[in-house]
Amino acid sequence: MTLCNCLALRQASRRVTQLYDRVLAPTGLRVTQYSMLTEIERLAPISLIPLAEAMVMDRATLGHNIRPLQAQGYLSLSIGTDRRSREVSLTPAGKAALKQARLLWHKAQSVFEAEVGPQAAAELRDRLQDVAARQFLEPV
Amino acid sequence: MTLCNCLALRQASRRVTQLYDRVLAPTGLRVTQYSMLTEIERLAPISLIPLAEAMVMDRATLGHNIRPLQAQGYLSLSIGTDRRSREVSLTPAGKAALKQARLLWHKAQSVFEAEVGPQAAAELRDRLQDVAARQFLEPV
DNA sequence: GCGCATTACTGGCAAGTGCCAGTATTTTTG
DNA sequence: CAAAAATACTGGCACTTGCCAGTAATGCGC
Repeated sequence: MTLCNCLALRQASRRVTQLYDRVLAPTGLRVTQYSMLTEIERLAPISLIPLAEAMVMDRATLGHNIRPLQAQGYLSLSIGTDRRSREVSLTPAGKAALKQARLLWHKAQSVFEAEVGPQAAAELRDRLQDVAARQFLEPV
Repeated sequence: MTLCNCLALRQASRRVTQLYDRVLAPTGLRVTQYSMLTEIERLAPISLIPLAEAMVMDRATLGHNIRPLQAQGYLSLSIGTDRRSREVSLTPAGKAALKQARLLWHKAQSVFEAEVGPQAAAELRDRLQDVAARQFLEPV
């Protein structure tokens, strides 16, 4: 009996999320929030659907997840030219928080790569990105 | 700038969880619940702390996650010889549900491995299990 | 045996995740 | 142009995840 691909992924994800969240804790950001700020900085201004796709996240999930960041004053949301959509950008406070968090993120990366090995970590990231990019439409 | 190990893991995890949850949907079980039932069947009777360790899950998280399964009548909980602890086992209904779900789990495994390749999937599982087994205690 | 530290679990909180139903807006169609 | 379809987001629900604080029970030291 082979092992469950999904369970292996979820367990590794829990373990590594704990590491990154613990290292990022002094910033008040979790790793999901840090990642969202990073993507928003890179793509801003961007509306929710393409951002959700970039994050490999459900559209509704993204809508929920931006709430705490918006309440914190890290995001500015404005109505797009298509008035159904909203464009997200970082506020100056958001950029400052991200800049601070990046220092600790580097530390978490170092801890991970020291444990796993830089070569293995790079290969793993490549494989995982390949997996995340797929659709997995099962045959009907 | 290298990519975030944690983000790559979480994105792949979300993507693959969506696949497994979608395939398992007819059973009413999510992949986390399926995995818990599998581990409980393998280790029963077992109390919550060692089960949480086997699942690479926080003790409190496991406590929360068994609730829906217990409400469904899939788990029986009894007080252990150490009366602080609770021993979990599968009920006959839980075993039956797991047996049914296993058929669809095999299908999800097939979809994943057809897409990623059996060899790559096996290597990925090995790496992920190795990652999940580590503690990542960052230096003080 | 009593008191205290330790341990096993529970409850509350906040955030993460995704489904579905509903609303507002745009686009397509007749 | 009006009606219908498609699209972008929001709210509600359930579960997932993990922290912290509290409760109950055990075990240790005296």
